[in-house]
Amino acid sequence: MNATTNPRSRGRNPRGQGERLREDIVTAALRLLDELADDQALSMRAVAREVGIAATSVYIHFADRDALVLAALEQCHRDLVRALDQAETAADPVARLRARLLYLGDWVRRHPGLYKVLHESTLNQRASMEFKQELGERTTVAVRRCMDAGLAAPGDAAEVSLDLRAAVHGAVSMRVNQPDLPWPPLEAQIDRFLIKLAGIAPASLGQTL
Amino acid sequence: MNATTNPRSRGRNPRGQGERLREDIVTAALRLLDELADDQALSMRAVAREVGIAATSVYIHFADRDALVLAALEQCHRDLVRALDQAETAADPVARLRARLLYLGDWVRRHPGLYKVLHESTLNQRASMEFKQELGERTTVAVRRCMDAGLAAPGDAAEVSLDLRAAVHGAVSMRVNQPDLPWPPLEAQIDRFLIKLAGIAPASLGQTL
DNA sequence: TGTACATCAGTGAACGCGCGTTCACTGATGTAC
DNA sequence: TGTACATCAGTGAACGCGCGTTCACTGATGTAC
Repeated sequence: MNATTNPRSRGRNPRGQGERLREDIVTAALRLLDELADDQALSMRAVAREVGIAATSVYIHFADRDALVLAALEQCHRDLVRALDQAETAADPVARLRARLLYLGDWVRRHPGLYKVLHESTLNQRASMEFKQELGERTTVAVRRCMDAGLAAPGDAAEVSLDLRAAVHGAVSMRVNQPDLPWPPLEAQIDRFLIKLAGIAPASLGQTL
Repeated sequence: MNATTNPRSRGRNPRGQGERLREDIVTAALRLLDELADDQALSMRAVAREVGIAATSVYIHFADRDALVLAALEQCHRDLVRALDQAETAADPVARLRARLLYLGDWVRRHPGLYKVLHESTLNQRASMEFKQELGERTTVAVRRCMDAGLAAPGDAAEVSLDLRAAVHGAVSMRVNQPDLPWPPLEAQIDRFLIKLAGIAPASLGQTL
């Protein structure tokens, strides 16, 4: 029941460890945001309750609600980018690009609320989230690798990447926003996008299955 | 200054015309929703202020906030479907399909808030919005017409329609949610989708330009 | 070794606000007789 | 023609709530001398 056996019962952090609370707050905010699927619905008081601290303590680390949400989304994005990089286990460029897109689809299935907050929340209009550009850039790199290896139709990698991202974004967004509709498998749809939009030979996708 | 010369100064409706208030409320709700881009941010009191009535009067026509938003979105959708049908002025099936998609893109540019509420708001999770299926079905019809005329690659019209909608949805969604980024022209992107996803000959698009 | 002081990691009470919703009501207009 | 009554189209006051945020504070721990 003490802080040693149960890390959930928050006691005061030892001197010099005040930043631990910051991490706990971000973690709690992400948990709630995934549930709420809406940045405006997140309240400072709810975050404090989730962490087990006084509402005022959140202000020690974050100036206001938008600052907290922004920090949480930046970490969420960073974690997602790292996971996507780690999903590229294969050597084959096509397999790597495909793994990225499939992992993203799977992540959205697991965290629909976070996906919505990260990409569709009105905070996007209120604050700049430049860190998000990294996600797109990595996809462009993956597309370019396919082109360079002669496995995708030659062309403008940035343009193909944009089209591919738009298509996948739309495909997952429709599923997230209308979860009760009978959607066909996302994997097959992503493969069609790879074939049609990136000009990847169906055979080279088959190898990676 | 009286009700005759200035229809904005709401007086009581004459007997038997109580439904007029309902229309005014829906219109005001749509105006606010387009501004707010978030169904949860719409308050009954703000709608009442916008119409110029007591907050309680909204309850004469709508049981609660969700009922009002749902009714507003249903009308918004109905108007959009009608406008899309009217945009199909040409006889050529490809021109008609393309006109639908371009009109949709233009509508989203003009009403980013309504687009977000209609397709991305959390009300989608709380309430069923079956009426929205009509939008997709009409696109499928337009795709099938192109296939039947031999102007699109033969195939499963429903599947091609789904891919096309996902791609366009993603393309407009990215632009709406990150309006400050330097996006390339939507029209060219939609044309690429028509060519690559629906297998329409570039030449038959050129005719419609 | 003792002790005054600074610092750190938080807390509790309180502020004013806008909100959804309920309730009893008002006042004009039509209608039965 | 008069009049009692029903109906319609709303209104005003009030309820309790959770929220963002501010403010003065507390109590443990380290540090200078």
